[in-house]
Amino acid sequence: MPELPEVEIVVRCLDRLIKGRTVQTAELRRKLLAPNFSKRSFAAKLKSSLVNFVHRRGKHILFDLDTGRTLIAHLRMSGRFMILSADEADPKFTHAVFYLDGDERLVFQDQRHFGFMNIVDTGKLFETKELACLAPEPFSDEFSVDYFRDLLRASKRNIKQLLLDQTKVCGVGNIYASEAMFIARVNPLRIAGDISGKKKIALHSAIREVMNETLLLGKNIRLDRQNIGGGIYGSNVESEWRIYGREGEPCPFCSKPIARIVQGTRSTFLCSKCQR
DNA sequence: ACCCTCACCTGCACGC
DNA sequence: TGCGTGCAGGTGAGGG
Repeated sequence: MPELPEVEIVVRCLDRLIKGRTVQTAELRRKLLAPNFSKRSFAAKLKSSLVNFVHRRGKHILFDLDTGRTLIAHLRMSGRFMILSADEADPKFTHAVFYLDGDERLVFQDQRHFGFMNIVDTGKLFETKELACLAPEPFSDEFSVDYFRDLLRASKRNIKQLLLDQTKVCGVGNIYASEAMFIARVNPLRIAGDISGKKKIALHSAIREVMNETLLLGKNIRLDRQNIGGGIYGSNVESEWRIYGREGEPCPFCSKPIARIVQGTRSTFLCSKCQR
């Protein structure tokens, strides 16, 4: 269920755990996980691949392989990676298995079956369908105040749905959208172009702020091979949200009960007094 | 170009 | 206990 910071933390853990290791064989257990491949071709493409490093673009996890290929993986809502040893059984909903050197294997598990994988030539990585249209990374120089201001100015969409559009702002998901708009005191229903200049700047900085909070937590994360990077979402962070999931609780600034609305089938949480 | 709704799946928490 | 409902941190497709 991760957004960009959680994916970033998963990626750092994966990199530490499998950089320099070899995928001897790979098994695609659920065909639809990698719709571009048959089970046979998936295995063939990944056989005997050394993992140079693991990185990411947006919420996509990228395994850079020494064969000139990159394995792209997206966790969507419920995907997880774990490393298991020979005496540990596959969990329910195991959709792909990568047998490493030694007796260990990297397992991709996904209860809701929304995740997906693809294998592409590394030279054309950023031209692939998954990555070609993504907006600049939120911590890059390219994602500048000017970029953000121009983006909002040109848009007639409501700001919440604009923030979730990965081709416009990359890495923000449903939680961070609510959190950032709350910090910047922006009403989620407001047309992006109508937001004041001051609030545009505040929102730009709030997006980085909320993501950075989680990234900092990730610095001290314990490596958990059974749930790679997973310690960061779930229990401990949940209590930290300012507004997300807190319908009916008092706003921390003005005590008005926090509201929940639905935008495009997804929940948004807000304080209608503080966010005008 | 945009908005809306549905779709993909399973599991969990809730109220009756 | 069981069953129905609504919800879940993502995204794509199809129709208007």
